[in-house]
Amino acid sequence: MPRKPSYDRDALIAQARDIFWRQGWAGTSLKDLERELNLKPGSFYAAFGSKDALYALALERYAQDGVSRLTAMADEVGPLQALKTQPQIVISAKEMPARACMLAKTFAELQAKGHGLADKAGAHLEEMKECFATLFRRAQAAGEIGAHHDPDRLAARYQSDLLGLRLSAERDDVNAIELASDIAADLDRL
Amino acid sequence: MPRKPSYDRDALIAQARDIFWRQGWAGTSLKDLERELNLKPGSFYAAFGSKDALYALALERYAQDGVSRLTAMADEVGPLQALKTQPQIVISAKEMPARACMLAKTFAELQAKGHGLADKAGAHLEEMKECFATLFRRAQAAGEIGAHHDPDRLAARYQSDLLGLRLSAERDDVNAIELASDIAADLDRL
DNA sequence: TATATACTTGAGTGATCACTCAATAAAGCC
DNA sequence: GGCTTTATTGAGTGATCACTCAAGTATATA
Repeated sequence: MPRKPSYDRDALIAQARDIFWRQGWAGTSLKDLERELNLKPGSFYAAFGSKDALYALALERYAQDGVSRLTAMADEVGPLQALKTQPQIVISAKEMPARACMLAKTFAELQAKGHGLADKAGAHLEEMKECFATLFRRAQAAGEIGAHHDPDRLAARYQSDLLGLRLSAERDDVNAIELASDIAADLDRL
Repeated sequence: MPRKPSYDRDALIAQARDIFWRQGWAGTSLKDLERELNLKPGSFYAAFGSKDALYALALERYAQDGVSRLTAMADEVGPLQALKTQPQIVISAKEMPARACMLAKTFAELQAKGHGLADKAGAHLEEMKECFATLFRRAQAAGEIGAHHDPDRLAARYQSDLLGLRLSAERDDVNAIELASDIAADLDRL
């Protein structure tokens, strides 16, 4: 009896993620979303409930994709090589809506106001950090990295470096490729 | 014949800087500013012209203070020691409105929209980077750092590390003190 | 084909946005 | 004290914000 929606919900979430990623939370109006997603207000609210709810879905999608891409690469080339390759990957993709991390941008924009989305972004950042820590642990188990290092501390530093790199890569006056290779080179000294 | 304003313009700019720094551009409304600065709309616009004009003044003040504090410290303890101390300074100040860099936050928030304030923030970031480069050059001249390093490249990496650190320091799950000392420790290996 | 059940549409909601301006108050100079 | 000049005030501007909802439309089942 029912009628099927004419849109692909998953595709809309991915599209919304790209818009939010580029423009931020306050920088994206409902008008923007309605225009880009080709959705009238009624359909939008029927599908997602609110701007914040869609933003939360976009954040989740972003974080899931990030973790799964990294772990897939680690399974292919090994944990250390994956960590060394990641910096150049995150800055090179020309098709990406922004170089800076969406989780970091969301956290920075909304944390001061106590917005719930900042907490969600922070939790996803923590997941990512744990993902890095797991790779460092696997690299240690494989003998690629000295066992005397604290993998959680390495992960925190590595994530911080990546966040700095990705923000710097948005600038015209920074050579992001040099920066990425310097970060990767540090991993060889562990 | 004229009447003097009842407020201290410089103090108002500093106060506005703190609010913008914490809440961002879109996150700060005229109502917020009027309430915190204790200024009615008419006085506000007579004094500053627009929200963006005040934001630009706040950015300038922020950047000037940053450069002068760092160079003052370098004159006191030497360039390398200043660079090594800076990380713990930027995360430790409890009286600061935010740990993350205001220039970075502004740039990240407004760059995608092509807002002029993003360009200003980017220019100030470049000034800061040049300030770091000068200190690295002075450290090399003093024999504190190997002469084979490119000071501009060191500065770019150092600034990126600081931006990552300061963003990470806003999070509850990151040990910013460890992070800061790890960044400082890297400078000893140059 | 008839009907039930959703999806689609777009004008419209009150709230808030950055900002304006005419009226009023206060200070310096005569 | 009177006059000039500027600061202060706060109600009000149109625009945009996120969001609503009743009416219309399309589709899967019976």
